[in-house]
Amino acid sequence: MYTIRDIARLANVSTATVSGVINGKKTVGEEFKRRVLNAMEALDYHPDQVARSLKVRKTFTLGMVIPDVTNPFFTDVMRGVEDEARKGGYSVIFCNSNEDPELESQYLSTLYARRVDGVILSPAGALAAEERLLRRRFPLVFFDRVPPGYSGAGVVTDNVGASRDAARHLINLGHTRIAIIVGRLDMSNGAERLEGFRQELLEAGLPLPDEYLKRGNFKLESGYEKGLELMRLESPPTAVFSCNNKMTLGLMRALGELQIPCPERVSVLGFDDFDWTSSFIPHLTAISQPTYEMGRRATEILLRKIEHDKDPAGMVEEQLIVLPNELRIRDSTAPPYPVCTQRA
Amino acid sequence: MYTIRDIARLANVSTATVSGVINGKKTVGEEFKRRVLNAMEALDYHPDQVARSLKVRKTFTLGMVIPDVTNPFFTDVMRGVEDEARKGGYSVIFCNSNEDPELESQYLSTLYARRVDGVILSPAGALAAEERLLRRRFPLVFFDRVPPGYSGAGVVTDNVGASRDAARHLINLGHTRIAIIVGRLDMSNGAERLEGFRQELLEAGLPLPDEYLKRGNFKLESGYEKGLELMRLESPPTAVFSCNNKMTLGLMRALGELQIPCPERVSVLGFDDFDWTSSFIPHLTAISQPTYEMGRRATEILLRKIEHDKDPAGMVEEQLIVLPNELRIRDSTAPPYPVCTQRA
DNA sequence: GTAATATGGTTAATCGTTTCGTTTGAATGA
DNA sequence: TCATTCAAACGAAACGATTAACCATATTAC
Repeated sequence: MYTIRDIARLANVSTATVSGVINGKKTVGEEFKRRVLNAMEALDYHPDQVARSLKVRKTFTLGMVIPDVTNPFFTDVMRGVEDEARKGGYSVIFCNSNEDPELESQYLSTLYARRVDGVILSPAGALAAEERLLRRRFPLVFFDRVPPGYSGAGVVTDNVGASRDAARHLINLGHTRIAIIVGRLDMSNGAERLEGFRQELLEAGLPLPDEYLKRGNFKLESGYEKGLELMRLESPPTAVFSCNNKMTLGLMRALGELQIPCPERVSVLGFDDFDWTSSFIPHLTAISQPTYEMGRRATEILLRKIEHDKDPAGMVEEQLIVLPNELRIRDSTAPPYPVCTQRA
Repeated sequence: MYTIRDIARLANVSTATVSGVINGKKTVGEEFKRRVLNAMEALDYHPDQVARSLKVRKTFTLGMVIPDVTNPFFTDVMRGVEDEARKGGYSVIFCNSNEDPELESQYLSTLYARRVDGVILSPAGALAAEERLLRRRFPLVFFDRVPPGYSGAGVVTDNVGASRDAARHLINLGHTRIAIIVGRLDMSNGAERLEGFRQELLEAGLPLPDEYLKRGNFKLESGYEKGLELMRLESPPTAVFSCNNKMTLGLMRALGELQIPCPERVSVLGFDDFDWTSSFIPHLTAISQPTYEMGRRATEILLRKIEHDKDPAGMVEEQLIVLPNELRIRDSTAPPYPVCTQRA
């Protein structure tokens, strides 16, 4: 493993000169530059970024903490983050908190200890750990969800609007017995999705009885369980709105097991669109979020925060960006089946 | 941002003592330890891992390069890698090469420059970049696929065996016109899946005509296109074996568009199982790979390589580990429909 | 009583860069 | 001709940790 000194010796120049040509900073003469480049080539030299980071107090590394890598929503966001980060010369350390606040907090600590330049975060819990970072004025950008009461940089989508669209679509189809499987309500996204849904039902004068409001946790199993519970009610809903993709999958599995055809007997509308929805039957009606763009924007903001960090103006980008969603109507929603409605 | 010297000063001890209590190395007296801990607490001090890395020549960071983050196969492997890495105190920098050898090579360079302690890799191209690393005796473990002619550490699955199982299953159902959509043949996994399939057909005395052998590239679009091509043949196959999950999704989409019911008119068997297969119709018959375990094992081996790196015995783990797969029979495969077979 | 040995602490060099301040030597000006 | 300027290269001090080499004091062995 060669060092800058080896190069300097071989090229018969000082280390400062070598550093100069590596970073293209100082003006260094043609002759010297050539000698240095030759030496680097000869020894297959790659500057040690660790040493460099220590000196310049910058690692060109970002941290990203997400609650679930196996959720395509998050991997799509990851792509956006990675692409944008790479453009800026940054690498990304990904951490999977598995919706566990404890683990998330641990990850944030190690990211901080590793002196990443900033963190992109979809939090799994109340912001104990995040608060510590924020207090240190550490560059942090939230995405997808923010803790209640949080005001600061972040990129989310219009959950309320999208949920209203979803509810309206079901109402317009003629449904009156509409259930919802919500996610974690202690996070903005979960709460807002319920909020929008509720508003729309209220405006339409439709009830939302307690037994039609099921609390899941964004995981597949909860969608499955709540789905079973819903469809086993003596008066089951004719439409179900599921608040994220994993729970939708659980719901579909429940319907399959109970042999309840969708959309004939029950309409399903899910938050989050994904690749495979149009490969299987039924093709899901879903709310599509701009995932890649969300990752890209969050990174963009983070990098700007990092850059402006040094300049005293600072605090440029502390607002929350809200991106629009889109309702994609496909085959899993249909008018309620009259016979079925009377059943009971 | 406080340094070890600040702590030393505040606690009225030397930096060596502080370092001692941080790392639990040296024996340091109760009184001193208390003072140090208090000082650390008071200043909310977090040792700088960058400086530490420079000194101890170890970053406790791994690199992982995968061809496609949006493929659940890889994200499941990621979970295994991350869990195992965390257990050992390592963080992971994830890179998405997008099946692009150029990008992969670039990522490997920056990982090397950042002095990660080792890399886990599912290669996207012939091993130009990897070779350079290997020559430097850099700890490297492959998974899922290895370049042709590679002999070294890696974890793969029994592709030949699984493909034989797949083919046999279709043959036993009575199919004689069986097509295959293969992936990249320049990688071990793609080549072996074709190989096993071919062997089994050969033993059963069945032909594999050229028009039933379609070359995809592991991406959804290729599965879609090849699927359309296959089913538009004047004599279409009655069963299709698709060599990875994304292509299977493409194939299913093609069938949906052509309104060809599965499994009534065509059986589909795919490599790679994933969560959602059992949430939609048809429930896919698929080969399930031990993804999480693959990630775990690969990391285990890598960490062992890293540890043993220093000791001169070295070269402990250079063999390829082959994990077994499992054929999960569900609803997308069935005996060929006689009428359909005669059609043409 | 003195040497040997723990025990528990300090000092200072070091890891591989960057960068500030300085030196060198050639070019310019009066 | 001799000061003055300027570009280009150099030397050495950081960055924040670890750790080898040392040193003081107390305990033990004989």
